[in-house]
Amino acid sequence: MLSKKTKYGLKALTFLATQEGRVPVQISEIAKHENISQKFLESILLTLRKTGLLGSKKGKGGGYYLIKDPKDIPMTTVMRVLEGPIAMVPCVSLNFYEKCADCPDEARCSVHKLMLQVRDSTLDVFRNNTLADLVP
Amino acid sequence: MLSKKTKYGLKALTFLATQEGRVPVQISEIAKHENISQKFLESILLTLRKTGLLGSKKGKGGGYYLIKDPKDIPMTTVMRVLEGPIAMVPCVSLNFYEKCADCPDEARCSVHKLMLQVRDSTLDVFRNNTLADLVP
DNA sequence: TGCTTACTCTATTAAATCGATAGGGTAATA
DNA sequence: TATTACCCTATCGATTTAATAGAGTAAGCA
Repeated sequence: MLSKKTKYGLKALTFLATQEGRVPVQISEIAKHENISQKFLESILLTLRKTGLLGSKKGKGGGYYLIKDPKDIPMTTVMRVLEGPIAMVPCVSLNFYEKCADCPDEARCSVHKLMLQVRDSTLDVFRNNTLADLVP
Repeated sequence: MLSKKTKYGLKALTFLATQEGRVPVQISEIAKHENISQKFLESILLTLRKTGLLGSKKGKGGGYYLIKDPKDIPMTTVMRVLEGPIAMVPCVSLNFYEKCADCPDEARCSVHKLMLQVRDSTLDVFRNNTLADLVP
């Protein structure tokens, strides 16, 4: 299941992508427009800023804005920042690999075999979509 | 993230698929062979039986066994029984559809647009795999 | 300078889910 | 008829999620 964090983050990013130029948008405006709890959104935008996807400006007329062009922001990046691993199992994850404690032989594991295919096809989707593709 | 329930269920089903004929296999044997908590596995096998994927036999020499041929068991069925919805968001789910409370227009929702693609590609994988394909 | 605005950060909390465990009940078979 | 092994309910601790509260800080403007 997609977390609300990711859902809200995607909506916020999409909203920022529709803005003209790099004009900072206040958290309150984004929250209102997308029906998101403002405080919760605050923490999400913070992580997006720390990862380098967003910039922020303090004080009057401040807010958040996109740093890069939407078409230069692949969904793989966004999803990994917001949702974490794309794979459903750590043992097939590219960026968050971990060996299963209970599984003696990865190559012969049925779960591994299946989830590898799922990861690849999901990755395909995210690689073929940038933030620009999400804008209506 | 894939739940342990699904992971264990898949392993158990795969193990049963390697057995010759319809000989019942004891829970304890499956649990031991796949490194699964026996009690937890019990509840998983129970749901698989209730869904019609497995049959069981009580008393001495009893256990669980596959009802159908592994190649007639599509992964879509197994995954929906064990993990629930295949879609990451209810609003793009085929079997568990639900409208998002916060989203005014599905057709114009960026999350919807992206997750629809993910659902389709994941579904493709599950449709192209049967239990027989998971057996090493 | 001083005031306002709006981002920044920490802490807390309620609810839900997950994985696991315990213990007894019941049906089938040798 | 005793044993085996499935069947069912209840509980529990740990973790995660989503949301909230509140105080702190930097930037802009009069």
